[in-house]
Amino acid sequence: MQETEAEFLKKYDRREYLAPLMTVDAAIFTFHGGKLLVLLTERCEHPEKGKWALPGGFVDEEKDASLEEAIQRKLQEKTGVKAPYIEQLISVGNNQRDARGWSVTVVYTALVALQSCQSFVDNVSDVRWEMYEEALKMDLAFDHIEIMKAARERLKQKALYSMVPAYALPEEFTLPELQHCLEVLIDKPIQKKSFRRRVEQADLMEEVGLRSADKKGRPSMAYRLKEGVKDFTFIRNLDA
Amino acid sequence: MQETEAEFLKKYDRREYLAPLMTVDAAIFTFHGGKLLVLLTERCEHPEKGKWALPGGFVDEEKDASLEEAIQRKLQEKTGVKAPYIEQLISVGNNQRDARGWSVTVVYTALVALQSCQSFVDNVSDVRWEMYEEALKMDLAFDHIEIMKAARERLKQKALYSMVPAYALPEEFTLPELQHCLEVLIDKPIQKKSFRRRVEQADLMEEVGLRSADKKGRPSMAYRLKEGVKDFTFIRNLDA
DNA sequence: AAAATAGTGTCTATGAGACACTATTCC
DNA sequence: GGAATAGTGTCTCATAGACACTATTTT
Repeated sequence: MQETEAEFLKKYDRREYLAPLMTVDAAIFTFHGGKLLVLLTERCEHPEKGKWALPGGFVDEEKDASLEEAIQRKLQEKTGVKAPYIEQLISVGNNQRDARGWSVTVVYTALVALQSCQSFVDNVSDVRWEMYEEALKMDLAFDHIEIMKAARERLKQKALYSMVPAYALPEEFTLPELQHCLEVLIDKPIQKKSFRRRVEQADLMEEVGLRSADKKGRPSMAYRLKEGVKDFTFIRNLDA
Repeated sequence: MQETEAEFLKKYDRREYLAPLMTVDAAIFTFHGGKLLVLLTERCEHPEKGKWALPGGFVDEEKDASLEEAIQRKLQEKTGVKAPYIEQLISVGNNQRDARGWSVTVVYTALVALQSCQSFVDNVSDVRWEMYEEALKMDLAFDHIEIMKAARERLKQKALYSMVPAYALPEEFTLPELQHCLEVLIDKPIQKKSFRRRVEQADLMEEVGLRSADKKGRPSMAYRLKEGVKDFTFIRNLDA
């Protein structure tokens, strides 16, 4: 007689099978002081103990109903905030990357405002913001250098065809600030006029009043991203 | 005294921990007879036994050194060929999608020429090419309908900014054939002139002689993709 | 007024869309 | 020659790049 699915499931026990190690990790970026920053956390357990790494860890089957919940939990634990922008980047899995054996990580890229989590981060000793250019030279745990580079590259592409990097700025920002952020990401100057045409066309932002003139020169208008705007992509990219 | 990493690893036994089920799956597309086809395989074991699904399965830690090797092996098993184009699409993981428990799948999208694997597929009873539009109406296993739709959508985007869909055609193809393939993917006519300008600009193809005139009208030039060409992306998309 | 920064006007260059035109085949 | 399909010429339109111009602030 044929076994039914219910019978099959009753007998089935996952513990009889060995599955790869499953982790979620996040490359969390922000933009501050004209620099791209990436969030790093110090590994407090073996393996790679003492090295700095992208925040992440094992999925907790009790706490996390999905990969998205798992990464949001990790992010909350390290920054104290929910990231306004998060996107799945890539998964990496092989038998070399973790000394414990065959391991898979699902990697996300998140963007946050520095101010939204600075006090939280400052009060935790094993988490810090590192300038991306400095992080590149570090001996990060596992294959996190390569993963971080892939996230950085994707962010560059986003800068060429979207305004997504705005999520790396404070909730209120000026257009010169956003333009500079994009310029750092694509490592090339952008024409003011081109940039502002795109801002206008995308219609993603609303004015929130003139920025107080704490600097020299004409004060700039501050903006914030409109509520519930969908991810806008331009049909024509900026020159790479 | 501090435990060294070597000591830690010696004591570490993965079998003490329960990890999610890990699978790799592929949405494999081809283009034939003016239609987009997707490769489906019938599930011969519980769960979801008897339903059709995207080809895939568990990573084999003995056979597969990485996710890429795992998916290439699955692909070879179902089609008999190595796909000329394969790309990671997305990973999906939650405690709902598989009745056996918390499960993660790393999904790839592959493009193959129908002719390269037709005889192989025809000789295997649990594998078949299905027209995408028909597959959409099927009750596929797990969350494979949603995954297939996501793969289809990504392929549409590729059609707007690249010539990648050419990998879904036979090795030698004509420009009208490729244009039609792109038109099906974006579900919209493309101007001949725009299309051909892009082909010329991308410089991805080489002529391989006039196509024998088995049809009415002027014979068209056949092309093939040049060896070792990098993934070309246009800075300006076609209108969606 | 000069310096600095914000923001606009306008020209050029590129490339997609539109569409009429020519070219080559079969009947 | 007519029908069908392949392929080109050329105009318009949208938008990025370039860059000079105006606007508003501090000193």
